[in-house]
Amino acid sequence: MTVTSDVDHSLTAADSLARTDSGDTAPTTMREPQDQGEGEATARRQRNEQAILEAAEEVFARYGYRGASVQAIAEAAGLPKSNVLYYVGSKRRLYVALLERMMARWNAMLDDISVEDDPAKVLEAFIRSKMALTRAHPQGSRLFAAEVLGGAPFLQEYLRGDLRDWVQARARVFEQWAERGLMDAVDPVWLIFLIWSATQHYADFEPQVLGITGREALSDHDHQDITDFLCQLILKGCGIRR
Amino acid sequence: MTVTSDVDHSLTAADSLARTDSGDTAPTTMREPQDQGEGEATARRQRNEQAILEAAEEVFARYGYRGASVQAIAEAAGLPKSNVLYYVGSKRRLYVALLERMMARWNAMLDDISVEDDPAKVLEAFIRSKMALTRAHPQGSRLFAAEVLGGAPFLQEYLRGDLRDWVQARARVFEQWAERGLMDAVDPVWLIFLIWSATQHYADFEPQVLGITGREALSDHDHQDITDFLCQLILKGCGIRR
DNA sequence: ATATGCCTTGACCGATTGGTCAGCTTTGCA
DNA sequence: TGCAAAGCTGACCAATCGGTCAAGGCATAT
Repeated sequence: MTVTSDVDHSLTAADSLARTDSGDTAPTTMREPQDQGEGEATARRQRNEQAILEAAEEVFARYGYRGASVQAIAEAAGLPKSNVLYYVGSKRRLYVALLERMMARWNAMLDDISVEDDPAKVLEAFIRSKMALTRAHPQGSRLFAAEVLGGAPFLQEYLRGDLRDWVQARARVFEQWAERGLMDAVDPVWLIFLIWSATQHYADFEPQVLGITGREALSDHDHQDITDFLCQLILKGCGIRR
Repeated sequence: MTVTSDVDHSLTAADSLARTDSGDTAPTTMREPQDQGEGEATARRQRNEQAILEAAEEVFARYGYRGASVQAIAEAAGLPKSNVLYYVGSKRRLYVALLERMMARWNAMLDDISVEDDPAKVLEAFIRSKMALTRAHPQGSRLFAAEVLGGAPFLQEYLRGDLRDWVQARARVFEQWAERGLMDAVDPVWLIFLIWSATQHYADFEPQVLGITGREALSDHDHQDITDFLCQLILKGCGIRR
């Protein structure tokens, strides 16, 4: 790419999530895999980047932003601390990149609906896709939980913006369904929160779930079982026939 | 120093929660308010202790155990760091005391049930008491969430012990209710997790809830509203007539 | 008043924090 | 083969971490 106007950086975009800080000089740029020059170096770069992201997601999720140390991330990634910082620029930047990746996954799940759709199908698809997301990215789910638990300093804008709009739009459809007698007249926002919390639970509170059920891990069958349970109970609970 | 046996400390019991560590010498115990000598000093002691516990619960909940600093707790409590450590002995001890306080609150909520009880009443009481706990102690709820999110290093024993037994006992009753046709044959453990997650959500994810609903805080009316919603949906969802 | 202990706190400790940098090795293109 | 650029990392920095300690402040019982 020819002379990008702005020094690109970080694994994806710059910290667009964070409010603009006076500081944050770091001009280091990390270009794309260099056209098609499939060098040995670029391969290792990709390997290292992925190792860092994976390690960082785990450490940030477990200890929170403040509690996580670059040293711990570096050790988990099997790299020297200096090398990690060479790749990611700063701890803050790495954290924001991870949040953005997780919100992108989340957004990919948020398709629109209309009043004409079948409530049973829509709600069931909603529950199943949310469960699948939690299953596929438990560390990301925990990272999100830790961020919100800490007051959502980086995500507040997103919560009050895009996500809020999406929820309100869905809520209106739910209300119209209720008017048409397709479901009970429950508060649609509380319903959405119920689904989010129930699905999120199996990632965020995994130690509790495992401790109480006496399992070492949740199998695919367990997950399928839980998903079916949630679909059944919630649909029936808000009076949706299927 | 006059060789006092050992300077007592700690707010309540010692770290009984934590696995016995080779280290952790401090055997201190802080005696009760000293007979009835209601001195001015003991009053301030109580004031300080409460300020510390309150501040610590907030800071630990927000930043997690590692992310929280004694300095931050001290500032929130309006005391010098040295004074905080004089009262609590160590960061670890303070954290454990808070966890124990929260688990005691939790246990106070866990009454036993029998097959003869009315499923509707029991389940509704369960949901309402859990919501009330979350409402009364949101910081404690978040502290618990942060602990579990971090792998529950201090609570694992409790989760695999007392709490597990309690859940299993309830689960058996639920199954018997199902056999008698008093409710659907849903998996009782998943049902308990659903209730826990749905109620916990309004403390742990408060910033998300507020951001999306556009509120500054949840009013008592909101809480009543949510509680009623959960009771209605969950009872109906698992086929309990009321 | 004098003595007795708890209470309070600034100074200080070694360890760890996020981050920088100089200097080295490796890579890819000519 | 040569060479510029990129990758890599040990040494180092100021700041902060949890915790200790000694010196003094203070209330109380004699």
